[in-house]
Amino acid sequence: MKSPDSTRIEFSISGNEVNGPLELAETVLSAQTSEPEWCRDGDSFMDIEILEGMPVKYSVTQSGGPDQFVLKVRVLCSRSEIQDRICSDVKKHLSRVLGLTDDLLSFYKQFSDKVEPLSETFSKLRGLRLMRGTNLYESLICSILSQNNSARLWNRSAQLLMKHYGTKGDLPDGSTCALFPRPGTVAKLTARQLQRSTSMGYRAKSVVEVSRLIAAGDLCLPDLSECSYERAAERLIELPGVGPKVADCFLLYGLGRLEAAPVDVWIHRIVTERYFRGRKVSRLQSARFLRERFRGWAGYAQLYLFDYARRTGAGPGGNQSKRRID
DNA sequence: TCCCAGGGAGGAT
DNA sequence: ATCCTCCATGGG
Repeated sequence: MKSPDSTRIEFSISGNEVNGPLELAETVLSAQTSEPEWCRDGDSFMDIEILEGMPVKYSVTQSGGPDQFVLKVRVLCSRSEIQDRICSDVKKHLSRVLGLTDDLLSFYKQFSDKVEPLSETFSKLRGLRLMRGTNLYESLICSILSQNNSARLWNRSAQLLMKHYGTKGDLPDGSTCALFPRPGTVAKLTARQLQRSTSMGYRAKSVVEVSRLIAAGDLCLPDLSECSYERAAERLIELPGVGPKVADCFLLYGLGRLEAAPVDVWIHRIVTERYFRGRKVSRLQSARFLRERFRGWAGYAQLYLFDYARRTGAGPGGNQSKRRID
């Protein structure tokens, strides 16, 4: 049933409202674990977000290159009388989610030394930005789902989770959308139920347990943003299904702690090869090295090294052709 | 059939 | 501390 009051709004974000270059497609498609990947329709990307207490569907399209561009934003919302406020909300939301205020040029400049291995990623990945999730619970669950899993599969599990247990939202065009479930909903499931309905495998047990902790009030994710990096990581690692890598993912993509650098097999290989000349170091040492070397840009350094390695196929196993993504 | 996917937990050294 | 194996599931 189409609401008589529904409306489509369209506005633009010009390049000079963004702090440096932007490559939207590269950013959205780089498999960051802040939240499930946005829907793609040609060169535009779509997502749904709760704003002003209702689901708002929007799509973003970039025209132009990373340095001279315009973002066209289309919004579908159900209350035309507050469309100005909605536009403002969507703009603020995009700014945060896409990291549009991050000073990328400063990042490039700071590490463009020729002996810095990171510098060779800048030309290919110019405009790649670090996405932040908007829902901490969602970010944590997605990070847990990503462990020992492919981006494609954990995204599918997340979509199934939303489909089966997500809160439903009514869109103005008459359709309903499935948002990410609340912790309390997942807390009521058995691990087996969840496992079968979402094919998330053995991770279901962790997902249920973490959801129960949150639902019971024994875990408050927003509180972690008040802690130091070390303290927050320490507390996260106590959670089932959360180790150093998943904790860093949540710290980075969920809480926006830019000093966190999740170390997976790809990053670990790059760090040992490029920064330790092949010397054996542990993953924890890799992570600490990245934090100390790149400080507040460690998360970005990790993102660029990871994406570059995957694009060029220079990953684990060293097989150049098999795993390349395009 | 085997190996791997942006790892983690539990146990044995 | 470091090293092993297993953990579900789908794709190559």
